[in-house]
Amino acid sequence: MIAETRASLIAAAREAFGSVGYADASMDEMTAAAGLTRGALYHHFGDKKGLLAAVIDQIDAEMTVRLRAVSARAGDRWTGFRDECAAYLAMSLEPEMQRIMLRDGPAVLGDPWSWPIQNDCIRMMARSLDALVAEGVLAPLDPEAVATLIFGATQHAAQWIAHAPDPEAALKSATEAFDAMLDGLLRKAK
Amino acid sequence: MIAETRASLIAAAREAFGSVGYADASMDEMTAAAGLTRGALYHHFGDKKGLLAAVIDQIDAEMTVRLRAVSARAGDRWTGFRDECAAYLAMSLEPEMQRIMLRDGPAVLGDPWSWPIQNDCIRMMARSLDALVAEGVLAPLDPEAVATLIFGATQHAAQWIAHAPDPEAALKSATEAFDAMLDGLLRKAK
DNA sequence: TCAATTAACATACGGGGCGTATGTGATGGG
DNA sequence: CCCATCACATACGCCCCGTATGTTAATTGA
Repeated sequence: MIAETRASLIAAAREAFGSVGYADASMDEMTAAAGLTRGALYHHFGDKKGLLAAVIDQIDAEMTVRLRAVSARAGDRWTGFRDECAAYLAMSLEPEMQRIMLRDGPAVLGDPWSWPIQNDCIRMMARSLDALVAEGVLAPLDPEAVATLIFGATQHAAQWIAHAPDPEAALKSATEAFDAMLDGLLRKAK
Repeated sequence: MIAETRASLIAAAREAFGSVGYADASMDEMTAAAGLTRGALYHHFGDKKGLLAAVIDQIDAEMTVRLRAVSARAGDRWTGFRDECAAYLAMSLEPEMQRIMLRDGPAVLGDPWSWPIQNDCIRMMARSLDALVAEGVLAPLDPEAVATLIFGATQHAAQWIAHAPDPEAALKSATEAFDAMLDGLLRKAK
């Protein structure tokens, strides 16, 4: 079962990268923890970066599923979009997400826009924004630009919240400010 | 002149980190380019991370000076703040800034909030926001939270713009969307 | 059915880089 | 005049990555 070994390698790597970080994760120890050797790693993923890419792929796929479920639960599209943002912020608070997706991923693999992945997430939100602009709910802005701003603000805020002395209060104030900024995107009633 | 050697090491490291990135920058080559050996590096900065921290410190100081000049040139405080944001975005477009400050820095040194540095920049903008809230120009929000959101959106947008097929157009649409989001922060006239 | 090729790993090897321990010359103080 | 400290250079060991090579099992083809 080759899918089995791939999955166990990804799982072990995800644990290692998420805890000690990419640079300090030894591939010898990691493969040993998976009951394998480095030979399996280089056979399946090419190199250490390839393994990180596979881990990121898996995490992104999981996030997309979760976000899709959130938006599907909402009544109208606008509240669905805001729920997605809130869910994305909540996911960004997890240490594994911060370490792998927000810090090590861009540093090792380059900007997320050069990845084939992560577009799953951002493109999904861009499509929602596209529809919102078409419906006249949002002001006529470039949906991709808006999605980029929102993602950046959310990711940055998540790291700030996670390291704040009072994360609860920080989450509250960040959410308030975030809602205010989103309001600026709405089409203004003349 | 020990300050001289420190400065030359920082300059060489800044060049190396900015071009090939932190992980691929060899300290042997880098110190040789500065006409020194690794002995000088470990004597002055402790380790490779310490050198990166010194480089970041220098860049942050330069940015703070530039931002201060921009805000001082403006008439009122609100336009001064928006000019600061625009200037910060422009600086974030530089490859050195993206590589060192936005990608490698957080990955190697951890979240910028755990640094003693970079607070120079964010705290300056947070103080401006604080005054704007006090004057009633902005809605009553947590200035630090707002500053975090703005920084994140700006940094993320800068990386998107830099890698966009048409950077000019991307900068334009990002600026429009950014202005709309900032408008949401203004106190609403009842 | 049997040989040959390929896949899926394990093992062995070499190179490079980081951190540290040690050495050296210059400088300053008693 | 001697010694201690600073500012580096040199030397050493360790770890880690990537690759080349070996081994076993499965699959193909005649």
